Amino acid sequence: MVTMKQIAERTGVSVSTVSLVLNHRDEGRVKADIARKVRTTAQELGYQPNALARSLRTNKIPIIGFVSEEVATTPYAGGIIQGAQDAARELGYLLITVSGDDAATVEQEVLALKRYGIDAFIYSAMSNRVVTIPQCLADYPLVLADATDRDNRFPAIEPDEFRIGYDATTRLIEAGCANIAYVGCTTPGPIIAQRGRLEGYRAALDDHGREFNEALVCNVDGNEEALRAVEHLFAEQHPDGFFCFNDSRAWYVYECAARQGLIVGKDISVVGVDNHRVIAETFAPQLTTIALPHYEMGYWAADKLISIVEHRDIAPTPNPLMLAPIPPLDGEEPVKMHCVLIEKESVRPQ
Amino acid sequence: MVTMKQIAERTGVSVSTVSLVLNHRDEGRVKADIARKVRTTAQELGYQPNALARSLRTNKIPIIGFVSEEVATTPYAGGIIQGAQDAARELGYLLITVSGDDAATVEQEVLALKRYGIDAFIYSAMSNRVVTIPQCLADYPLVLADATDRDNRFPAIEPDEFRIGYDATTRLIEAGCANIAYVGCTTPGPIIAQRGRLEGYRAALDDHGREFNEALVCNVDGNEEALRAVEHLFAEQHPDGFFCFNDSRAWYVYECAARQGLIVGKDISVVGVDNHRVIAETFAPQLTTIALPHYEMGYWAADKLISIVEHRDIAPTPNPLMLAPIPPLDGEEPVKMHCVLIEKESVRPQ
DNA sequence: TTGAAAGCGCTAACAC
DNA sequence: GTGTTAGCGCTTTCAA
Repeated sequence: MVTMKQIAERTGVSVSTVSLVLNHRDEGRVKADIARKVRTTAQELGYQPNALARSLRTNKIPIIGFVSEEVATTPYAGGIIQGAQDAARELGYLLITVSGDDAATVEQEVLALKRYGIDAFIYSAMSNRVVTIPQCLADYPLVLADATDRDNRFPAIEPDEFRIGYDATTRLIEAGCANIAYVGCTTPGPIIAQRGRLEGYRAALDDHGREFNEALVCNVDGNEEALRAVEHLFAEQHPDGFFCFNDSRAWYVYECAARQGLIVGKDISVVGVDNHRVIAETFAPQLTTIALPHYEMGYWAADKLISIVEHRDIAPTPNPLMLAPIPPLDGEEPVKMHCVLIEKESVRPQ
Repeated sequence: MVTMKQIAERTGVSVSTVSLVLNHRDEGRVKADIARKVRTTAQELGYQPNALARSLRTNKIPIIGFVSEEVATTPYAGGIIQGAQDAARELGYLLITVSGDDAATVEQEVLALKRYGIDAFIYSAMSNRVVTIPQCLADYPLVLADATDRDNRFPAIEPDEFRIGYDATTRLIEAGCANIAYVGCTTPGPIIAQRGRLEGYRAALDDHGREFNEALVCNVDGNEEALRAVEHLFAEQHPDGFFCFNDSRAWYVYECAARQGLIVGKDISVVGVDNHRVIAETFAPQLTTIALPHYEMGYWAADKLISIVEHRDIAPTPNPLMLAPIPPLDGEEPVKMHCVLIEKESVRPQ
């Protein structure tokens, strides 16, 4: 390993000079040609700074922790993490991801991070849910991504569930559907998503002078029972438009449609939220999909967090997705949905 | 922050004693009651070792790097990462994941890791492919997970593609299917998986005295065209059993079956590889799925890597999955498939 | 404009 | 058994 000492010896200067130069603090403090000489020998020797030594000395480490309780079980985690990692890299940080099945494991991992001096975290639930922030994170700079704090104390980047429901439904109305069903979910996990999207659905109907019909809301869980429920929906209500909570629910609609000889995109219209990516791979372009802005949530969460730890004042988190129009029903591109930043008082470490 | 120095002062001993005790190197070197006193004051003060200082001094850091070029786009990455992280934690390591869209970004991230003294890596492709190991990793301890090295130099943990094909097909034969189709893929990416599974399919047919019929192999890519190809397969060959490369392909079979009024699990049998987890959520228990052992691949890759860096001789990677029986066609549990360890000469850093 | 020196928190060789 | 001491590679006064 090449050290500053070696560079100093080879150049015939002291380590402090080398440190100054290589940290770009030489302006008006080191003669220009000495600085140049230092830089070239550093280059020649292939010097790489020892980040451990620097962090030990400065007592700060440019790494942020990404904490989640369920990376393993969710297929859409990658986008959030990638976004956070990209933002981190652009700002000179590394991202280290930890997760565990239970709170205890998570805490153990967080503790390990803290031992390295990592003291800023992103907490993510991997599907917009109300979460309880682990105690071990509560006293540090923290930003939530795709999660809602039960106690409402931290900045959070979440999908705009209401607009998802509103825009999906509006799209179906514009496609000429007369009888629009919502195939939602019953499980308590995604309650925020479920409630917000359903509200959006109702609001869109309302704004277009349509009457809300309870019988067109079909909340299902999975498997046989779900399939039967959707079959029942087809039989009783004959919907010609479907807003589906996610891929699985879209599948039930497809299955029932196929059994009845109905063609999606012709006889009926379907708009679905694409969690698993299998929709885009398989159904498109028959299906208008709403891709959740996972990447963007991760990106802006990391950006926000780093702005906090650096005491940098930034403009409010941009929402570039706000501008993306919903493409026509036969478009091939998934729709990127709006993502909303909820600003809370940010918490500082003691 | 509580330091050893503070503990030493409070206990009335020297830092070296404290270090000895807290690192469990006090056996026969420090009097038992002194050791106890040190431990209790450490407890009282809530001492947490400074990992940076330790790593700087010892010149080793218990963190392994997990490198991949495409975390963002794959829904099944989580399992591999979670497995690797669990193994790492159990062995006292942290896992840090980096990825990027292109080789340059990956290299930049790897360089950042190296600056922290991280010098052991897992490289993963997130779907068993032939990969070229980035130059920046080639001289370090390295284990591949769900990837095959083009130059065959590193230990690798991969799914046993042949057995996937063989067992899936055998299961369909045992289910009484007379005419078994393979719905595979055309894209060059998963070429290893495609080839291995197809070979397994052929071998199983062969071993059961069935004749291989080219017309029953339907390699498709996606969307309309794929759907038409599968429809054609139904019309021309009337298969009663289907082995599907992945979720998307299984969906085409379901769609066509539904259009023809055929019930899966009654009129036809389907075995599919579950990449996206949406199958298990949605289709089960109608569909026998083969869950790729992502978690296990990650787990054993990390175990292997750590055994290399610690010069620990371990027994050959266990293959607990080998024992899992394929459940009956109506079983609800996905089948965990065998995962194979390919032993190569492991590479050591200079 | 440069260098000497202290020290971040820890480990480990060596005295006593 | 226990303490003293010398660093790991870097940043940062402070003196020259």
